[in-house]
Amino acid sequence: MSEDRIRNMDEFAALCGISRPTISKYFNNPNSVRASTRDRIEAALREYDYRPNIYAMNQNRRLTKNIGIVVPYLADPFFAEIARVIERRCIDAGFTPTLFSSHGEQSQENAILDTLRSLRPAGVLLAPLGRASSKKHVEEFCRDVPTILFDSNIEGVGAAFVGSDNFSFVSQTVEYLSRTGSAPCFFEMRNPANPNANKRRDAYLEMMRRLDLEPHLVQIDGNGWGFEEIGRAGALKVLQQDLLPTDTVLCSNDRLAIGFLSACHELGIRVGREEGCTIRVASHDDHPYSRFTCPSLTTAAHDYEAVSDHAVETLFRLIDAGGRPDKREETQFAARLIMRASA
Amino acid sequence: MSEDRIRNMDEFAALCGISRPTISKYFNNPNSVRASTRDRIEAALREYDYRPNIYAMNQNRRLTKNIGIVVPYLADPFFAEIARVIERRCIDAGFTPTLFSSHGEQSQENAILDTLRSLRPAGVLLAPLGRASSKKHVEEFCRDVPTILFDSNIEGVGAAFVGSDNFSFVSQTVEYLSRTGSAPCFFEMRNPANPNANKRRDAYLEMMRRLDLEPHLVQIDGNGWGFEEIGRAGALKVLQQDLLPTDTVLCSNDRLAIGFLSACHELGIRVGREEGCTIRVASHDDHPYSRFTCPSLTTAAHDYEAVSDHAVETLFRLIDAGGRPDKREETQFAARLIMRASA
DNA sequence: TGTTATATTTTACGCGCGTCAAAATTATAT
DNA sequence: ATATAATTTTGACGCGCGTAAAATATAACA
Repeated sequence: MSEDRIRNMDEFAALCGISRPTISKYFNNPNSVRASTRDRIEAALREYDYRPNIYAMNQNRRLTKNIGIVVPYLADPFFAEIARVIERRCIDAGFTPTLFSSHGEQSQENAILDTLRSLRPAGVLLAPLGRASSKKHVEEFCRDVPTILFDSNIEGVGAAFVGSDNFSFVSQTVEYLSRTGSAPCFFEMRNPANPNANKRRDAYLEMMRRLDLEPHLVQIDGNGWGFEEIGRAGALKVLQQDLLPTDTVLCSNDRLAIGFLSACHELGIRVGREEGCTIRVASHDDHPYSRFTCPSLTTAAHDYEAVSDHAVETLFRLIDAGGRPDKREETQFAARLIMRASA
Repeated sequence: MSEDRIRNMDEFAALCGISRPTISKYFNNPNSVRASTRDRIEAALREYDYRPNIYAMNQNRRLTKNIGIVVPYLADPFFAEIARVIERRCIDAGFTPTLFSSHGEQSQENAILDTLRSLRPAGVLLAPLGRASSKKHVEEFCRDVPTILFDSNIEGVGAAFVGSDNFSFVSQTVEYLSRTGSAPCFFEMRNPANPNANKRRDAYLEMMRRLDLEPHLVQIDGNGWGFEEIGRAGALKVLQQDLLPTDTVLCSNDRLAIGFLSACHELGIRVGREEGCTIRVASHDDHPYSRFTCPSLTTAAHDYEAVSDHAVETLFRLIDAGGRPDKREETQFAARLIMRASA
């Protein structure tokens, strides 16, 4: 191991006995050079730990190897988890992912997109804020940067959308609940931040219609991304004032349900399907904590893997195609019902 | 608004009627140019939305304006939350933070540090994996890059450490629990990943000694960062085999406690200080979900703000001082006891 | 008004690498 | 062995900006 550090690609090329342009080619795509050449470079790489200067590299490349990952709210373990999987895939494909969280604020989302634009990424995987997004800002961004939307869709924006099929989520929970007990009411925020919430409400209404059951929406107040607290406060109010039309509650998402369960416990209301329980609660998302709630939460699970994989694959294809999609595709994956103790 | 986009600083300088080096100076530090000059630049900036090329900028700057934030496990909302606060502070100070998660794996932590090194950041805020960190790797990194350790300490590594005072956490919970009921046993992982866990165990033993009470360690098996599941499995075993030496349990951290509460519910054991409850559970961290557990969790809270602020401030001072600290400081903030329903 | 300290302009060079074209070399096929 | 294709080398230029030194302009002050 030679002790004097290598300052640039010229020096490294000299040590390899290979010309600099070839080294440059190698770093751009190791498979673009002859196998024997590749071996020599990689041998030298092991001996002298040289890494090309990223800034100089990216300065003149038409496209960097960066990929931006943007989620609306990283303190939600659901997004943390999906970001982790996506990150892994990007690294394995030779890209450099960078993770951003909008923290539930439009100004942040806009700032992130501006920053990303100047990073000139090869592509971006964006889970937008939804209702709180500046559609115009996102739209303009997507015109300049190859972008795949995931989790929540914005009609016509981005090269593709990959997410979950909200109807599949709700139809399974509604069917299960009404088959095994009384039909559920639907517990949700009156003005949800996330557009999936609206789709879920519609799916609930549609399913109840199909089953010829009377729908009941229980809509609670609250703004922002503190869903647990919103759910808890809403549930306290609804339960104390005895406004619940049925003894079965289907929450729009798990975080609301976590708050709902918390309120039930506080009021001494037993939840579950065992005898002695007066209420059943189910929900959607399979939030990482949903199996640790008391009781554990019956829910409809995202196919994390499928969504992550397909989003990443779609982005890679888009990048390979030079950033221009043939046409905008929307892919939605079905849910998997997970029966636990709460319903 | 002129429609032809500005390609570089030369063009922008021409439009401003100001020389390029002055523009460069402005972007490096807006306060380093005369107020009248600054106004002219900012007026032009509003008219033509020019942004300097980051790659070209960083290529020759001795120091970039980047700050790396590394956390061990982003799916833990505790870290997501602290990262959010730190991020905000960095942006406000004119830096560009980048967030990384080691996802509980040493190989990832090492890879992140390597990546960070080549980003040549002005400074790094690192919450290391702890026991799972490669001390050598981290040490070498800290020699090259101004780094503040936070959350968990590695003796002698980095320019400073900012965290919470584990003794303050445990002393308050132990004192409270033994004053208001029977003395607690200490529920923890046998081989905790996080070094704070060891400090907490020591603090528990020391506090019990001071209060002249007999300590009981309840150590459970499990590896990795899935603390809730580890806590749940451990609690099930302990409770079913009736191995609990007291009716008061102090968990090493909230995530274990969440698992513990889940197990209690599953076994029909009522937790809390109300009558009819057979067990009390308390914990440490004030995890974002601890107020939504059933029952809500009595815990000792980190001073998030203080830790974040002080870590960031320390880093900024370090950067101003050219990266060389006078001497390594360790700062630890006291906990605040939060009494809820579980104990 | 002259003097001094501070800011800005001019000029010029360099950073580390991408990329291109033409020439030289190597590998593969016939 | 020869023709052909694929790869590498050589040499050169440019990217967009940092930065240094010297010349000039501006502001502050006596």
